[in-house]
Amino acid sequence: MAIVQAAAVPPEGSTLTRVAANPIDHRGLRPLPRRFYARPSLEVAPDLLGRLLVLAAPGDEPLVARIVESEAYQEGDPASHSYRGRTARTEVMFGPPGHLYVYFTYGMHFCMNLVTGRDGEGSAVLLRAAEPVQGLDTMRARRGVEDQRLLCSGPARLTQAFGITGAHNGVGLTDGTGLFLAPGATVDAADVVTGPRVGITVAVDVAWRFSVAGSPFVSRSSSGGRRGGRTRGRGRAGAGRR
DNA sequence: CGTTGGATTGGCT
DNA sequence: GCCAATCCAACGC
Repeated sequence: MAIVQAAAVPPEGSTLTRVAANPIDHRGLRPLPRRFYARPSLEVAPDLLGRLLVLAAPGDEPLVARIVESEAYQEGDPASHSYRGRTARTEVMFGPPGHLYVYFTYGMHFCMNLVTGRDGEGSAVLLRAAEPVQGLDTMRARRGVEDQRLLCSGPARLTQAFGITGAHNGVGLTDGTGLFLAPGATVDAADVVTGPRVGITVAVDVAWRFSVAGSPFVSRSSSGGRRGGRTRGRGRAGAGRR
């Protein structure tokens, strides 16, 4: 499978740049502009719901998935990798918005973030789950499972389905690399569920996780939360968990 | 330089 | 529900 690859900072003329020469406006999928990412992560995270994550490689059917769950991380946030300042690992997170920050965790998984905010600021949004839309065969092959719900429902599952690895760290999302976000359709505020971020041990008091109400593609370890609109939710209904 | 534990997942009890 | 898998960044000495 033709996987695009890039160094921490993709050099000009790299494989990624060459992909740009190939029109990726396949089926009306066009990249959201840089300014979309140049906002606070808390603003970008909910706005990502309903957007399309697209990975288009020349000659192959593009992979498309609708984002249904995200989490915001920002500077001064003890749960953020950027909390302890710039390091080799978090360098991309402190760079210009509109780039991919990929990190390796638990000795076996990759997670992908979209760098947000201003250049020099350490903020990003973690993509936690998406609804597979196109290229399911490729996703199934990479994931080794058939169930559509198990293809992209979880941060590490999502990266695996899309073939995202550390080699993609720093890749640009607005310069025709073949990996980008398309407008899709935004989710109504009343259908956005918020809650505490998953898997962290600090800053558990803030509701910086966002997901699409009722979507069966939201990761399971993230069930709690209330509706964005009004006091509508029943709190917990025993749903979720594994 | 040694230790600790993590923005997870999947398999087993 | 519990825990192993398996690497490495961050931190303490």
